[in-house]
Amino acid sequence: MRLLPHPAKEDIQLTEVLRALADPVRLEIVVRLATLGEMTCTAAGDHLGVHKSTASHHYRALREAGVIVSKQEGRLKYISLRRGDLDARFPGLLDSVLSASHATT
Amino acid sequence: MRLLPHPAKEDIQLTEVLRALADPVRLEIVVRLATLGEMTCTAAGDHLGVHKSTASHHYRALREAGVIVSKQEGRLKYISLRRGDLDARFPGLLDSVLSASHATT
DNA sequence: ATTATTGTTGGATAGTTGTCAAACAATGAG
DNA sequence: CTCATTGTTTGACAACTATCCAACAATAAT
Repeated sequence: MRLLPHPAKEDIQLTEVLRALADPVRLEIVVRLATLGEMTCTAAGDHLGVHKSTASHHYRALREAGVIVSKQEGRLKYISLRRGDLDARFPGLLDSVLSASHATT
Repeated sequence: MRLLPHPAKEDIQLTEVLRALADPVRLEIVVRLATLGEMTCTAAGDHLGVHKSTASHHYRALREAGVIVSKQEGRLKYISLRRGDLDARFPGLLDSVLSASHATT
């Protein structure tokens, strides 16, 4: 079980988080993780309409921004939201983005 | 007194708002507007470290995303946050971003 | 009318980004 | 060992972006 490099909680930058969330594909990934919890990269990227290498690129963007964390377990890699860290550093931000992402009208 | 084109409230898109806020210069402009209220472009762009044409480019980005609105009055152009529209469409989002922008540590 | 102020637009440029395809690496299964 | 699965990396490419400078447009002041 290995963790991949990601910023420490106190090093998470607001503009980088916003940038990470400002892409429709990445936002959808985040919504899925928020709804379904930890999941493999394949599950997270399913039916996303992008090539798996593109999805992988987005996982890295999210991880480097501090939005998700990934841990390798055998052949699978599980990714999950850094809810606690994000809520501690930017209270309410993730929640408002998630609830905003459900606004249809 | 002319208003410049900007999206209707219901047409404001989350990812575009996030993208607009995900730039340090634009975020600083938004923080200023939130703190000081309506102001001229010159005042908003003062001590920002970028050329006035660059600031103008950022005003357009913010306006087209639905974050600010600008109205021309004579020789001056006043810009202001669309707080009401943003709060109605994405409750809590702007507030959490603004309070997050004050997080130093 | 001439000049100064305010802000936008267009061009140029360097850097970034989202995407796919192909190749690769690591691991588990037969 | 050989093969299938999972995900990353690299290269290529087109699109976009942030920036500056110079020129322009609109308006107000002298």
